[in-house]
Amino acid sequence: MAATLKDVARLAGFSVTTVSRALNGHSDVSEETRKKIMEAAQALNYVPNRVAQQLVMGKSSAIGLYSLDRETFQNQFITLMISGLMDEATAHDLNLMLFATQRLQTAEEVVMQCRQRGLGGAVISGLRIDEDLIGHLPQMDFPIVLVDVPVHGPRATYVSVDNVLGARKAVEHLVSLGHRNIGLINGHSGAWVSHQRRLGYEQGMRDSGLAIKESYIFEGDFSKESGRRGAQHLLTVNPELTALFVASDLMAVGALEQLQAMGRGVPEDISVVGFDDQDFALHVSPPLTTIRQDMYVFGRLAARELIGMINDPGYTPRHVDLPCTLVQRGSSGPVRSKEVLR
Amino acid sequence: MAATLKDVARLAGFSVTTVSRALNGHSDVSEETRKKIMEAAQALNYVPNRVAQQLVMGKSSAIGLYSLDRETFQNQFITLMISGLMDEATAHDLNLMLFATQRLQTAEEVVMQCRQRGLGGAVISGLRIDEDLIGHLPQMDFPIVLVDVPVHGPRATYVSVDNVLGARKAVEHLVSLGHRNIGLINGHSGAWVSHQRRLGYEQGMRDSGLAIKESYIFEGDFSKESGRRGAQHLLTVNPELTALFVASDLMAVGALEQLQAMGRGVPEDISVVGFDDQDFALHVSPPLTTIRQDMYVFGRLAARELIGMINDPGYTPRHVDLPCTLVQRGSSGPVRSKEVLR
DNA sequence: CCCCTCATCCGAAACGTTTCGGATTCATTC
DNA sequence: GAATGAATCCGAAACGTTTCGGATGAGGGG
Repeated sequence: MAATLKDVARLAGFSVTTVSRALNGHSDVSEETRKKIMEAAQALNYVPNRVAQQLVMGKSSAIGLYSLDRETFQNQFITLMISGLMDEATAHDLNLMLFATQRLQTAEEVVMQCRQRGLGGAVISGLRIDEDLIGHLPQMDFPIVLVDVPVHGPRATYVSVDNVLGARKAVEHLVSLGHRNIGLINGHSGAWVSHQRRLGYEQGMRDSGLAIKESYIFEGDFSKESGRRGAQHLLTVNPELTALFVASDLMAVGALEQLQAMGRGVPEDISVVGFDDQDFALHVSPPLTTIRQDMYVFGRLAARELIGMINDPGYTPRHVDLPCTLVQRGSSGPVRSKEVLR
Repeated sequence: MAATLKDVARLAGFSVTTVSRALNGHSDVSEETRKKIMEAAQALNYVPNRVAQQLVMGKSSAIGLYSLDRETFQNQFITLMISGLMDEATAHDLNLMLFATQRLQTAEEVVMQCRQRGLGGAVISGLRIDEDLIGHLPQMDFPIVLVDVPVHGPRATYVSVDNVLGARKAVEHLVSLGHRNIGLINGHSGAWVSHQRRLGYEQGMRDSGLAIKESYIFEGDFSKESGRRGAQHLLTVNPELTALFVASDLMAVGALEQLQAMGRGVPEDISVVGFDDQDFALHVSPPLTTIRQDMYVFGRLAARELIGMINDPGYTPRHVDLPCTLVQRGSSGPVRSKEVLR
C-alpha cells in the first residue's frame, strides 16, 4: 500500500542508496538528482517506515509512561502531565506509549518490556516508596524518570515539586492570617510527598515559633473520606484549632464538608488550605485555598531529563524541585478577632 | 545488550529457524528440542524484538489515540477512557500510543502518521462536527473509531452514549418532581452531543405534554462561565423557571454558583441537572444530580470495535449507544408546593 | 599521458524476525 | 528392496531502512 524507498528509487531512476542519502540530506548527492528524488518522493507520497528505521538504526522512536490505574483520584494530575510529556516528546520527534502500572512488576520486567518495544526510556508515576522495584531501577542502565519518588543514578532521576516549600507556604499563609493552632491532615505514609509535606509543615510551624503537637497531626490516605475523618478527629480532640493544612485537595474537600456538617463555618470559624489545585478546588464552596503545582511543566521537565539521557549517553540527569505557589481563595481567612485577643 | 534469536540458536545448538518455530509453538519441532530451546531462551532472558517482528510480519503492535489538547476541561473523561482503551488493548497484546490533536490535520496525514508507525488503527476524540477531516475518514481504508461524532464506513465507526436518552431521562426526572417550566443550557453547536442532548430535551418535554419554548434554551460553550451566563440569562427572561437541565457538569457548576449568587436556593427554588458525572459533581454543594456516562466501558468498547476491524479485514464495525444513567443527588428536588398549587 | 583528487553514485550487508521450500532421517508399506 | 510418508530440521529470502566500502568518471597537476 504505502510507497517504499524502492518505489521512489525506481521512479526517480536512482539506486535505493542514493535515494536514502538524498532524502536524509547527505552531502554526496548532486543538487540536481536530489531535486528529482524529492519530486519522486512527493509524487508517491513517500514517508519513511519508522519501524524499519528503528530496526536498522537501533534508535528508539518513543518513550513510555507507566501510570493510570492506581491513585485514580489524580485524574487531572495525570492528564496535564501527559500533555507536557507529549509536547516535549513531539518536539524531539518521539512518540509516547502508555502502560498501566498494573500489578507492580520487577525492574527487570519493566526494562525488558521497554527494550522489546524499542523505547528509549520511561517515566513512571504512582509508585509507593516501599516498592522494591525502586531500589533496582537505578542500576538497570536504562533511562528512567520517576514521579514523586526520589531516586538517583547515572540513568535515573525524578521530578517533583518542592513539597517542603509548598507545605511551608501553606503554614506561613495561615500564620500570616493570625492562626496559631494549625492542624495537619496528611496523606498515607506510602507516598514520599507525605513525608515532605509533613516536614514542610513542621518547618513552617517552628519558623513561626509555634510548637508541633503530635495530636495536631492526622494521617489520612488521600481519599475524601479520610479528609472527613481527619477533620472530625482533629477538631474533637483539639477544639482550639482554627486552621487546617490538608495535604491534598480531595481530602480538603472532605474536611470542608465535615466541618460544615459540624457547624463550623469556613473560613469564619476555621480556615482550610489544600494541596494540588485540582480543577474541583475552584468549584467547591468556599473555593479552596491551595498549593498549586503546575503539572504541565512537570511533564515537560520529566520528558526533558529523560530525552537528555536518551540522546546523550554521557548526560547526567539533574533533579530540580519545581516551584509551587499558593493560590488564595475563599477557604482561608483571618482568624476571628476574639481568638486573636484571647 | 539484549539476547537475540541467534544467541539462543547458538546456545541451544539449533538453527535460527528451528528456534523461532519452537518458541512460536509450531508443530514441526520435537518435544525434546523444544524443551532445550526453551531452556536456552530462559537462560539468556530472551524476549522477541517486537520491532523486528512488526517489520517482517506487517502486523501492527499498537493502536493510536488522538486526543488531549482541546477541551481540556474533559480531564476525567479522557483519563477513564484511556484506562478502558488500555485494558482492552493489553488484552489483545496491543500497546497504546498517544497523539495530540494539535492543529487539525487532514485525514490523509493522520492515516499516514499511523501507517508510518505501524499502528493498526486509531481512536480520535475531541473533533467538532464541522471539521472536513471527518468526511474523508471513512474512505481511507484504515480502521478508525471516532468519539462522539457519528461516522459510518466499512472501516470506521463511532462510540457514544445515548445522549438523546440521557437528556430525556434528565427531563423526565425533573417532570416527575413536579417541574413544568424547565430550561436548557446547552453546549456549543460544534459538538455533536449538543444536538443530541437538545433532541432529548425536546422529546422529554413533548412526551410530558410540555411546550418547547425557544426562550427556554440557551446555547453555551461547555465552559463554567457560559453556564453562569446561561443561568443569569434564562432566569432573567423567564422568572417562572423552576428547573434547569444543563448539558455538562462544568456548566452546571457555573449555573449553580450563579443561581446562588442571585439568591435562588438550589434545589428549594430551582433544580439543576447536569451531564457527565465528572468527579467534581460530587464535591460541589449541593452535590449535582447528573447523567452519568461510564467512560471506562466507553473506552473498552471503542477499543473492541477498533481491534475487531484490525484483526479481521471483513469485520463490519457496529455502533452501539451506551446506556447512561441518572444519578440523583442534592441539586434536584420537588418543585415548591406553592408552585404546584398555583 | 599518467596519477591523484573530488564529486557522485551504487552493491551489499546489516538490523532481528518469520516463513517458504527443501533436505535429511527413519520407519512403514507394497 | 525401493518407494512412500511422516517427523524434524535448516538455508535463504523477505520486510524497509541505513551505511560501509568501493566504483565510476571528470578534471587538474605533473
